[in-house]
Amino acid sequence: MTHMAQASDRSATRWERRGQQVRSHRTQDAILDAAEELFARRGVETTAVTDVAAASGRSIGSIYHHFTNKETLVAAVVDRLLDDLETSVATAIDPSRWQAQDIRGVARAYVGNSLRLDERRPGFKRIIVEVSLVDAATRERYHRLRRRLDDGITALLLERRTEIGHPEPELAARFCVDQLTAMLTARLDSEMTPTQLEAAPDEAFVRHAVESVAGHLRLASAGS
Amino acid sequence: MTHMAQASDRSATRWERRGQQVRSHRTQDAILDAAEELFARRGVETTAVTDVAAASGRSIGSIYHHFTNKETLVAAVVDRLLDDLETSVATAIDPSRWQAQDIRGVARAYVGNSLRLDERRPGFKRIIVEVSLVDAATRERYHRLRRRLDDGITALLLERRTEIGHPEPELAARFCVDQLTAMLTARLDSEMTPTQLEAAPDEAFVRHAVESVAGHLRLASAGS
DNA sequence: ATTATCTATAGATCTATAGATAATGC
DNA sequence: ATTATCTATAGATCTATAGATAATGC
Repeated sequence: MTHMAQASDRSATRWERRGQQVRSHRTQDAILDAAEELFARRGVETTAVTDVAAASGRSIGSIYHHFTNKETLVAAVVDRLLDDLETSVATAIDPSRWQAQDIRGVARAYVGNSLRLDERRPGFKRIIVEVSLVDAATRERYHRLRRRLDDGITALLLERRTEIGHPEPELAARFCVDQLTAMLTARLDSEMTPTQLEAAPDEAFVRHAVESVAGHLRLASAGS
Repeated sequence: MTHMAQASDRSATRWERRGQQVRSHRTQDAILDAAEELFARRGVETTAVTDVAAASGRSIGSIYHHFTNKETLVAAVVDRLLDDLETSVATAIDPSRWQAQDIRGVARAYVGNSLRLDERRPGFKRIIVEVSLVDAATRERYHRLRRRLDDGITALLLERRTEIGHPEPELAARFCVDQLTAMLTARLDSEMTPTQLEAAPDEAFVRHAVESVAGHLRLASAGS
């Protein structure tokens, strides 16, 4: 049984000491989960390693066995967050995935996915902001991802330029993506800057955002 | 001379020990200035009272003479920030100040003033956000100010409803203010979320924002 | 035999205070 | 005489390590 590769098992037969590795992996996940939750809620610098230990049900010694120091632990949490974002971005801007959709569909999917990422990883922004202040590499990786996302969405809009009634499609598309980003930033930040739509459910916000896009680009009214 | 009230002197003659008070006041200002700068750059919780002492050229003992504990010092910095915002808001929404202006003028002034406040007090948002996380009173005072500002600007727009071509002026005005807030939030946050306009100078951003307002409300084109 | 985990604690900060010294104004 | 300032330091955290104990797989 130890020599049989199981379908749902990521670990290959060539791995040795699989039990230890599984155990180790589980602990690391528990530590990272607890750390992410605490970092998001109370800040990175403000969270003590002892807090992470307590929240993950492990001891300090165990944490320092898996992570050489607090900096490494923080980096691991951040990497996991940015890996998640990277995956989201890749699917968001993949043209083949959206072939059947018109501009409204693309906008709807973009805004909806952004809201869902925030739901899956609450405090994502807070952690990235705090770490970015002291770590240039994190800041740059995040910026690259954001730019790739913006450029990708703009490209998806311009692939559908027959729908666009605006006389300068390039300019209008860029402006539009900026506006969507601004609306999303404001909504995800609404804990701090209240908006009229703040109380509205996600669904209404998405509809609102899509109509804003339609207005800017001067799409044919109604649609799908 | 001690009994003559001086025109430019806030202290009245009934005050005693004026020299000491002036000295004391100067020290408190120096401490608050240093604290605000450090809090904005490196975070509130992350800044040690010793750091504030060093940056203000005073000793720890002196700081604890003027402020009973770190919490009080933080509260004093936050109060100063919010007082400043309160003054800005009051002039921003004062109808008598904008009588000569049309909607474009009001929008231009609003956006310009917001940018200028951020320049005068860089890191304003960062400090308020961090403190708001642990202090409900600060969060609520900030929220009240933001709402008063939004409502006030909306009212200024609606006082000029003859300019508005949109069939539903109320709705359009609210939406418009939300959109401006979103654009401002995004720009002031552009260190984190890059935008197309990020590199553009303030002047261009203001023009852009005003044109966005004009478009939404369907103002007569051109204008002042 | 190796890897994972725990307990206990050294060493580095950081907050806050006590007590001495200096400046100000009666 | 009162208020402002400083130096020195106690006590509370927090990071990181050392060394003992438990689990895993040869």
